[in-house]
Amino acid sequence: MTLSFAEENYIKTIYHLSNAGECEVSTNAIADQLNTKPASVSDMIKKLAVKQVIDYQKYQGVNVSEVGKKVALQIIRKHRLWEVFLVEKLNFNWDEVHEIAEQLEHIKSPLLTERLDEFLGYPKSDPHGDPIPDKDGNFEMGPTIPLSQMAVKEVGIFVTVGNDDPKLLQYLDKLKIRLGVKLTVLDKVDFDGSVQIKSDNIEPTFLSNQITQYLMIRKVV
Amino acid sequence: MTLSFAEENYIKTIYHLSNAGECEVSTNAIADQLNTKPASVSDMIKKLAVKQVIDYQKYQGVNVSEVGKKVALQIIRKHRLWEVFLVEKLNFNWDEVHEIAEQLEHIKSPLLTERLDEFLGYPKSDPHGDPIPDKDGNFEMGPTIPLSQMAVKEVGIFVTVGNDDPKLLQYLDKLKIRLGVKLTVLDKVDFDGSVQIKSDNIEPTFLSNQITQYLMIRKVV
DNA sequence: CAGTGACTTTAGATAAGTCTAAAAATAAAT
DNA sequence: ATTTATTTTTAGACTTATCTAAAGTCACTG
Repeated sequence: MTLSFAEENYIKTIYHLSNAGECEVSTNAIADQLNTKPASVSDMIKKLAVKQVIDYQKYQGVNVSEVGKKVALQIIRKHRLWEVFLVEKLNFNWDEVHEIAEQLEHIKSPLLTERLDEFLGYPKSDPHGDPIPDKDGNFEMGPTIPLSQMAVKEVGIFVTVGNDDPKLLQYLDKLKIRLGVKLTVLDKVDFDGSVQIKSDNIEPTFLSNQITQYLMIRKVV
Repeated sequence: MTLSFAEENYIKTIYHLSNAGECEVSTNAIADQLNTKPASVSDMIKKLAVKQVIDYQKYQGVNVSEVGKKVALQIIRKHRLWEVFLVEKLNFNWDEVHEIAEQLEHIKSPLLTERLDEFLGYPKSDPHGDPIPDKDGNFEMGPTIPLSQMAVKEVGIFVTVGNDDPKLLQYLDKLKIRLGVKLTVLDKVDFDGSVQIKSDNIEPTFLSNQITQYLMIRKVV
């Protein structure tokens, strides 16, 4: 089965929006994500349903099929491996790599992907902390919660940024909030979801819900 | 100016067929090279002429413009850098890299290209001996002649394969004819252009004109 | 120097991916 | 439960890149 770049992007987006196949995705949500119009999404969805990479019933939303899930995971694998390459080997900053990886993820050569994986030493996660599926599409990732949902005095490791927007990433850089740092919740404003945190190398700082919703934490007991 | 993959491939092909802008290229030649039909070439040529990347007069053949030449050299630069990456870093064989580089050459990120160049140590030539243009499109390559045009007893260094066909490359591998080897012409059959050569590590061997026309040699005095 | 043959261009069609505008279906609210 | 609002789908159109078939141009040859 040959898939165009556009088709691959739709499958990947549906996979992400469905939370890895957990729930149905709306036409509008896909259009938003891909910066296209709902009408275009309806058209493409029909094509992808014929190719059996998604499950679809008119007006009932879509989800990736078993096959589509595998396709999505391969694209995500390539995306994240290239991100590791760009940061580790070519000295890019973590906020610069997403755009380029969006292009590189469509390069078609299974051998290239495997060799790249080997060259990089089989990394388990990308520069944003997202797990890299292995060549069979398997990956593991301990349970995480957004920083916004942690309670006061709880401690956890910051393991993933749930958003690749360069502006967010640069801001985290500025605050020295890096992947792997141990954060302690000092205070919490229930009204707006903002949180005051501290860490070994970090002065106590307030973060708005706009940010804390994307900072995924693995709790430390 | 944004160029599609298809447009980039046409420009690159015209650049190559025109011998780096030396001569006019025919519609049929382009169609042959790109595995498309002459009618499609006519269509695309019109588009590229409007974009000023080629010089074109109806029925008179085409050539790259000054701008087009720069575009072509950037694509060729990327192609050859990626080939070096694949061979040097990912352990691909020289006959496996062309196809993949055909995809990678279209990745759009000037910074990526410069970082890759740096990572590879600013290589001067790709795995087939073809020179890699620098970021301004400049490259140098001593004068070379095809092995088929060398005289008996002449000696030269094999510096470039003028054809990326995996079958040819694998055959050269088998004969241990590698880039950089010093070849001596032992005998020559003017009738069919075949040549008998020897080298330090190579038994005297006959090569047909099908092959010797592609083996570019830098003469040794 | 006219005619044949090769090459090139146009004309019209197709497929992919997108759009706007309008119609249909679902969901929400009174 | 009927109206209203939102979402989704269809219908028709546009762009890019391709094709086949036909017409136009060039060049060689007799």
